[in-house]
Amino acid sequence: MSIKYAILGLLHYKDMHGYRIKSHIERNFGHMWSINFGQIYPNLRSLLDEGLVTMKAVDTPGEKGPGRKLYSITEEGKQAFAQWLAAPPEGNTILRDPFLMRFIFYGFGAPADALKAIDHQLVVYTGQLAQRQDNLSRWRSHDQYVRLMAELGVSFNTMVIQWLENARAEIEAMDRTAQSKAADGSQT
Amino acid sequence: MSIKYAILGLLHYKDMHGYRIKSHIERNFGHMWSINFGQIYPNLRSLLDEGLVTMKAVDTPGEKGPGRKLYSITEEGKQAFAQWLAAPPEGNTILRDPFLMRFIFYGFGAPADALKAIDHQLVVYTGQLAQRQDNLSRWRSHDQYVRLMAELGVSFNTMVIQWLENARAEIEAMDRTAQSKAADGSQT
DNA sequence: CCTCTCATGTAAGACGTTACATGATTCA
DNA sequence: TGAATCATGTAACGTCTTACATGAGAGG
Repeated sequence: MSIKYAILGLLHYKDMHGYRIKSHIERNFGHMWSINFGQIYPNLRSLLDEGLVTMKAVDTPGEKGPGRKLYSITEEGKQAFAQWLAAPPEGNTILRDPFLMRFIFYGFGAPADALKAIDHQLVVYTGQLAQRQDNLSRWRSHDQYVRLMAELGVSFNTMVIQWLENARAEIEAMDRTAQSKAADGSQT
Repeated sequence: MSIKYAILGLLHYKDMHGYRIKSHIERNFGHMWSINFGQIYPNLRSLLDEGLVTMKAVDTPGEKGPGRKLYSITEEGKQAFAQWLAAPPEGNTILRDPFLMRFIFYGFGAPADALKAIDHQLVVYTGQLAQRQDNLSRWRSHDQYVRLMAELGVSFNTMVIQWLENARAEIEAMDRTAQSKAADGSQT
């Protein structure tokens, strides 16, 4: 449901068409949320039906593909958005992630598999961190809230990387201890 | 889909019935994932159909409610679980959170509303941090991976609280500057 | 010529949440 | 007596993802 309001929020900046909304979200917040056409077009449709946006077909013959449909926010849309914004956000953050889901159970597998998965996550998060830091510098002088949000992204990645490195070291140490104990046992 | 494997993972520790699985997940990982009966019972059913678990009805007359159904993991279940565990986890973490979704757009509302929301989040995260620290101390000597996961929970909350406090201070400062500028303007 | 990007949209299915229905026991 | 906890399950609904269908222009 909040995707509707996210669209209304973006339309405060300027009029946009569906495709632009998606690439805008991906470019700016894509590291935090994902969105797809299956959500955007039906939502735009229902926003239109509810009178929260208006649409104007723009047929520029020189352009590629089908004619764009420019959406603008209406007064009612702004009101509905303001109401949503002032309302207390319900529900809290949950870190739902396929890696973390597996992580809990790595004790049932070989430590080597766990280390491999951790290394892979390190590559992913390191790359993402670079991208987020880049984004942050682009937004230096922009909207305060958008910048703060970008800072959260950087903090999050930094924190996770630290945690992964520490976990890696701990698991390796534990593995070595287990191996030397096994060697001890076979010696006596 | 991963809930199935989470159930198989838990059944490695001991045989459990549906209700216990839910309370176990809530107690131990509930701050990270939520689960409900609408997911557990159908998943147990399909695990049973696939032969990954077996079920034994336990009718203890002295107990309350309907007879429990104890589920055990089978050899095939263990194999399927091991395969899942060794497979590379696809998809990456996304922080999807109603508060953060609103946060980006707080620039369109009154700073006072933003501060109120931040204060509320601070209360929530502070309470959660205490709970997570408590959990962590309970798991001190337990499974290494479960403990590391708990440490991630604590790190996450600590990081978010720091970020919220910083954001709060920045927004207040910006608000004061804007107000004094407005006062300046009315003076001249 | 073939692939990529731009641009719109639909349909099917996987996944998740909420609410409901049932029923016994324990505790205030 | 009434609420809470234990215990099972289903149905309806909502959301999210994936895949498909269409089509034009740009660039290698």
